[in-house]
Amino acid sequence: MAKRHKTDSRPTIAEIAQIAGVSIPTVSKVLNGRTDVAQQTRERVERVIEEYGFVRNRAARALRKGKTGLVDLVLPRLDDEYFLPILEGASQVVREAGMRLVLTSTHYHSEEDAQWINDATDRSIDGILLVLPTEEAIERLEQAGRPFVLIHNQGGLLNMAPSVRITSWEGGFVATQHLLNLGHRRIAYIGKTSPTRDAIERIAGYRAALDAAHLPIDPQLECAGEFNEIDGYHATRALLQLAEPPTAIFAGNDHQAAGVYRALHELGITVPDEMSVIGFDNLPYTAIMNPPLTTIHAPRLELGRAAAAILVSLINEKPPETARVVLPTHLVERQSCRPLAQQAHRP
Amino acid sequence: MAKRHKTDSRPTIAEIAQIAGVSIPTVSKVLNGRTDVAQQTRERVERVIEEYGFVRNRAARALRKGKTGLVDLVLPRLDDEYFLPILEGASQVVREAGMRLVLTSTHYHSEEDAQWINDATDRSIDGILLVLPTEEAIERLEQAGRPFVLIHNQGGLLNMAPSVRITSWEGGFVATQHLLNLGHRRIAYIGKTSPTRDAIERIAGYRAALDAAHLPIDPQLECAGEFNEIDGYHATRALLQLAEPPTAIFAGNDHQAAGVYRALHELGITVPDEMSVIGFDNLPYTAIMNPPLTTIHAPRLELGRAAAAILVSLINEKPPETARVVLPTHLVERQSCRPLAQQAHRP
DNA sequence: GTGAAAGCGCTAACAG
DNA sequence: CTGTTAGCGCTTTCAC
Repeated sequence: MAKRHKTDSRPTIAEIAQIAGVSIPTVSKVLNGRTDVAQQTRERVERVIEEYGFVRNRAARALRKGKTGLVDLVLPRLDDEYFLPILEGASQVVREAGMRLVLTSTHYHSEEDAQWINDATDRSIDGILLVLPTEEAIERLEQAGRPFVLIHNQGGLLNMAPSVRITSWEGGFVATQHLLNLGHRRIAYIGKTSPTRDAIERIAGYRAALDAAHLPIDPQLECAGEFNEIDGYHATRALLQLAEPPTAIFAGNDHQAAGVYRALHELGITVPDEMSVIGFDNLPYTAIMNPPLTTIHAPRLELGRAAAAILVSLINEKPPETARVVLPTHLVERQSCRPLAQQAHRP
Repeated sequence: MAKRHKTDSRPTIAEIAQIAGVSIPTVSKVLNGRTDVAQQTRERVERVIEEYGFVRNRAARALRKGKTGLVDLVLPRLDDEYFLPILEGASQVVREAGMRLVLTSTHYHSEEDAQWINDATDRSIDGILLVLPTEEAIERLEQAGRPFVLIHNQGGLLNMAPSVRITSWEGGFVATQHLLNLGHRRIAYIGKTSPTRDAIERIAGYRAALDAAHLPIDPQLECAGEFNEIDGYHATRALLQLAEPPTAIFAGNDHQAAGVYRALHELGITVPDEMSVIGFDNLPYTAIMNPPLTTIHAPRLELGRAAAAILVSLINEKPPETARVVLPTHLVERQSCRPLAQQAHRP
C-alpha cells in the first residue's frame, strides 16, 4: 500500500525526481516504460513512486501529448435498456485500450446546440462513438476532424464513414421466413413508419421473404409504429379489427412485441395457440415473457465492442482492418410461434 | 456557423489574440466572462472567436485550474437495467453543472487492482459517484482525498460519508403490509442471503410488518436468494414444496419476481388467482408482465440526480444542503395481488 | 483596461 | 544512460 506523504496534495513528478535524486525526464522515462534507463536507476525511481503513491497527472499529460485518453459515447437517450450492452461493449474495449468512456445523452435535443459537437472540437476527447446519428450530426462530425465511428448509422448508404451495423434486412427476412415455414400466410409487420434505416431494412426483409414465397404484400398488414410498446399495442388492436386478421405478427422490435402481447391478452387471444408473435433485438426480458418470445437476436455487446475497437485503431492511427462492419443477427426460437396447422382459428 | 480556418488544427487562444489584435490574457478574460474588459474589445474578440470557431482546450484549462470537469460514475456492472435511470439522473445533473460523466464498470473485479481508484488520485476527475460500494472501496476512497458520494451505500451505518439511499426498510414494510391488508397470513420473502444493506433492510421491514400484525416469523418462508431471476425461480419452487405453502410472495426485487412468475407458470399456478406476488424496484418491464406486477417503486432517477447534485456541491466547495439523503419508496399497485378471500386455495 | 511574465505537470529532442 | 532545455494552451498575478 502506498504510504501517504505529509502534504495533502499528491506528489508531482518533480518531487519524485528530487527524492530519488534523478532528473525529471528520468522519472518520466521510467513512467513510460522506456528502455533507456539503467536498471538500478529504474528500481530506485520505482521504489519512490510506489512509496509516495505517485500517479501521473492526466491533464498535464493530455496537454503535452494532445490526447486525453477519453472517448465520448453519444446516445440519443438513456432510458432504453437496448443501449446497455452497447455501452458495456464499448466500455470494455475502451478500457482495455487504457482509455475511458465519457457518456453523453442528447435526448434528441436540437443538434444545433449539441454540446458534444464542441467536445469533439475542444480536444477534450480523442474520438466519438455516435449511436443512431442523424444525417446532420454526421456532417458536423466530419467537419470536426476527429475520429469517430457510427453505431446504427441512419445516414444514407453513400456515407463512407466508419460504422458498425447489424443485418436488419436479413433479420427481417429470417423472422418472416420462420413464420412462413410454420405455414403462416397472413403475416403482419409492425414498424412501418419508423424512419430509421434499420426499420426500413426490416420491412424490406419482410417483403422479400413474402415475395420469395410468392405471397402478395397486403398493405393492411403493414402497420405503422415506432419502436415502442404502445405502438405495438395499437397496431395489434387495429390488426384484429381487420376482416381477415393475420395469424402471425412480426414486431419490428421487442418493445413492440410486448405491446402486441398486451393487446392480445386484453382480447383474450393466447400466444401461440391463436397467434404467433416474433420480435426483434432479443432484450433480456423477452426470455421471461409469457410465453417466452421468439425473436431475432441483435448482437448489441459486439456492436459496442466492434465500434470501440475501430475507434481505438483510428485514434492510434493504425488503420482498422475494416472500417465498416456489419454484424449478423440470428433467430432465437422460444415459444411464441406455432405451426399454423396447430393454431386455433379465430371466428 | 463557425468558419473553418485554413489550417487543419484548431486555433489556440494565442492565434485568436493575435488576429483580434489584443493580448492573450485579454482573450482569456473574455472567455471567462470577466468584467474588466472594454465593451468594444470584448466584442471584437468575440467576433474573432465566433468566426474561427475557437473552443478552449480543456486539457490546458484543467492543468492550470486543477479541475478537469469530469465526474466518474463507478458501477459494479453494466448489464442490469436497474442502473440505467441512475446513470441518466447523474448524467443530467452533471451536465447541467457543465461537467461530463465518465463511466466505469468494475465487474466486481478485485478491488485490489481497481483502476478507478487511481483515477481518483491522478486528478483526472473531480469527483466520484460510487454505486453499491464495498466497505473496502469506501476506505480507499476516503484516503484518496477527493470528493465522492455513495449510492446505495452498503457500508456500515456508522459511515458518515456523503450518500444517497432509498427507504428499503419502509419498502419492505409497506409491501408486506399491503399483503397483510389483503388478508394474507402466510407471506414468503425471497432475498434473505443477499449481503447488501438494502436486502437486509427489506427483510427487516418484512419482519416488522409481520410483527406489527402479531404474526409469527416462519423461517421456512424466508428464502435465500440473490437479486436475480433464477434465484426467484428456485425459491418459488422450494416454497411450493412446503407442507403449507404461502399464499403470497414478496420478492426482494423485480428480477426475482420474474423468476417467481416463471416458476408459478410452470406449476400451473395463476397470479393473482392462486398466488399474490409483489416485487421491488418497479423496473419498466414489470408494467408489461402478465399480470402487471405490483411492486415497490425505487426512485432511481432521483437517486442519480441527488447523488450528482451533492457531488457537484462538494466539488465546488459549496457545502451541500444535506450530505446524506434517503429517498422514499412507494407502493405501485398493479394486478398481481388479490385479497386472500378471493384467492383460490391450492390442495 | 490591458499586457508582460510566470508556471500548472508532463514529455520530446537533443546534447553530453 | 542522464540531464538540460523548451514548450503544450491556458489562467493568474501584477505592473503599467
